[in-house]
Amino acid sequence: MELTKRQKEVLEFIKKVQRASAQTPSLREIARHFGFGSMTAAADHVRALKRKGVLEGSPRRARSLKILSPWENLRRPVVDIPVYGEIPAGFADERQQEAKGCISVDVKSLGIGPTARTFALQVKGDSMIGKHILEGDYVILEQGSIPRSGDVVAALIDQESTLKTFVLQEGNPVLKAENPRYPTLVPVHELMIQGVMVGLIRKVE
Amino acid sequence: MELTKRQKEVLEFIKKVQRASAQTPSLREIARHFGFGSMTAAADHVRALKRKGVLEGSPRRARSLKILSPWENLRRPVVDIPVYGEIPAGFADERQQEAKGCISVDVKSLGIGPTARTFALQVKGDSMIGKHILEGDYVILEQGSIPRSGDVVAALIDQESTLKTFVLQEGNPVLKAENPRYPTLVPVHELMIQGVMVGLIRKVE
DNA sequence: CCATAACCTGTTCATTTGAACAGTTACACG
DNA sequence: CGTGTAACTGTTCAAATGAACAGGTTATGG
Repeated sequence: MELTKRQKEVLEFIKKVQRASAQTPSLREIARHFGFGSMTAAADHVRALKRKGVLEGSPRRARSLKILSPWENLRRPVVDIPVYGEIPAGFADERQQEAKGCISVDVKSLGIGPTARTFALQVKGDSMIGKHILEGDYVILEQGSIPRSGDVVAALIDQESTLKTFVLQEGNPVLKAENPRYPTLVPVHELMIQGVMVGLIRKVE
Repeated sequence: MELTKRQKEVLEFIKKVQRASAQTPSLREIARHFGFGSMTAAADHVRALKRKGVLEGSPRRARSLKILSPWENLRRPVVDIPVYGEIPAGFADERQQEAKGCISVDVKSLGIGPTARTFALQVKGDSMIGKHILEGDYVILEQGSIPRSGDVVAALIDQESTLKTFVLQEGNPVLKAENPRYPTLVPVHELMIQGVMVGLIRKVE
């Protein structure tokens, strides 16, 4: 069944509040927002929206409305990934200070767990062009995973975080730059690897 | 200040419930989950978490707890971008049905406005390898912007959405595939262009 | 030894909140 | 003309809920 104009407005308001505060408005708050003299008006609309299958809520439970729109149920929880300029060795838990910014992406798109230690680096230079990683790209990395041969990793070289490809060469782990102009091969010390690439975000223009 | 073990457990429980039901548990629900005989125990922990700055909540408001991620102050509003398998011509406003999924990213990372008509396509094949776009990548596009020469666009060719590079060749707009194996040049009909690429999201592995 | 904090029990109280009841107005439809 | 439905007003009620009060135990550090 189609939603009426008013019902769409109410639904939009609920969505808006949920995004702004991560909380559903109460019936009285809905009524106040639309200037209703009575909260029954809001309750009527919510009941209609429930009947039409776009809202869901546990009975007698405060602020329990949940949007079931075909779009909304595709949503995944969003994680905040800190973007570092460079990563000093050690990588303590509390490093908010050094964060240059923050990227928010839904978990599913990158296939990362909310508990994982995930961070991002903005790529400088074109040393990873062979892996189709460009200057300015944000590379999402996970700390602690074990790199497989061919994985892109962030490594600490000369006090600076650099992206390299992790390769097993005749059984020995080495780091390789993905650019013919920098054919550097570096032997791996365990502690140098700060994270393994799990995703990438590129902004064009 | 550091969180105690118990406080971490309570925080984890709140996170878990929020992920599962998109709703904060009430104090009594927290108490019940941990087997507390009194809800004051839960209230104490919540108060401690608030004091330590990881939780926030409006007073006297039901289920209003909100987790403050350390990067909270860096967060930007998140937009939901529908992912289409293919885009039929016309591109009506209400196309949620066709959406295959949904990507949520913060506005800032991609530099897109919340009002813009943005959508995503998952790349099939390696026809855009020359622009460092790989198979499986999600390309974020904006409908309605005017492409400049060199921009990547989604075009409708043979009833299917395809990614091409938009090029002005001797003054005439043509679409070019970025792969030597497909050197196709197609003259541009205005209506064929469905969106201009503004970003890219790649999931590794 | 004493202060402090974490962690808990048990209870009461004022608000918040969803739900229900009793109506009203306007409008589309047969 | 009646009938139904959307969209309201105004009010009452009981359950849900956060907050506060009055303690009790244990550990930690000065």
